[in-house]
Amino acid sequence: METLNAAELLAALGHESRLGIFRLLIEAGPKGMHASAIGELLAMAPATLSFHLGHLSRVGLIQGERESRFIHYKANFATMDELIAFLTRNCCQREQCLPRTVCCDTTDKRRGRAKAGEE
Amino acid sequence: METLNAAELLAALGHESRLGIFRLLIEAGPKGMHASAIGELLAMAPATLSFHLGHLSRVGLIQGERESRFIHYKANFATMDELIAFLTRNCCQREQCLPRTVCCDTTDKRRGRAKAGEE
DNA sequence: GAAATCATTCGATATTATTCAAATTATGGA
DNA sequence: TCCATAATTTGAATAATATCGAATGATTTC
Repeated sequence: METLNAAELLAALGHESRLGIFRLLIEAGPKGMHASAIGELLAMAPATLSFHLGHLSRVGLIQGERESRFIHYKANFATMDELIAFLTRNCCQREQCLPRTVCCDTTDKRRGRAKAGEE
Repeated sequence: METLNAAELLAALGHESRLGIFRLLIEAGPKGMHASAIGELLAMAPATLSFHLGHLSRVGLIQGERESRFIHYKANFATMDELIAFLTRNCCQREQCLPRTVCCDTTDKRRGRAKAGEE
């Protein structure tokens, strides 16, 4: 991933509403969510929601698929993985950061979801 | 880290110039860099550079310290670590992403810096 | 203290993002 | 076909960001 592309993804997530949408879709997993369900949960006007969904789609962080009258959105895990990989590769300089603490410790944490002492 | 705070950090990095500055400071390691050196490398006008350095400082991604006539900036590794931890915890949903590939594989990659097949 | 250097702040401008009501498109059912 | 529902697009107002020349503040050197 190049810097320009990474900046686009970061900017897309760098807005409270969009980050909220994205987290919701991550929570929802591969089954995704209808746009209206997102809008209701986050109390967003339809037009505003569409604007942000469009932004997230354009950069490839989510994707929507029509399903009868609804549009089903789901997070694009691969894109997010690439972004994290980019940050991990470019955020650290050998021993100056804590790669193991952050990187290899998280799988268990994630599986357990919010153990003691987190956040 | 909360969503609002994470969004702030992501937005700060979600600009090509600022991401470029940050990567440069990561490369520079804990010894950091003078503002003028950054400006020269990235071909930025002093006022523009100050604007972006101010933004990155405000959110805690970098910090500057006066050193005679110069101001020495360095990346704040801890903040970046927290951000990556936030994304890692909130970007994945159990087996749907590739935690090991991204997370535990990168330490070696990082130490080797850009082996074959990367990026 | 004056001049030189490094960096920030100010000010003005240009550009881009955000919001949302209203209109439009798409689909399913009576 | 007509109506209801889901979502997007349009359009227009507002707000936030980005850029950079010029002025200012800080510090060193002569």
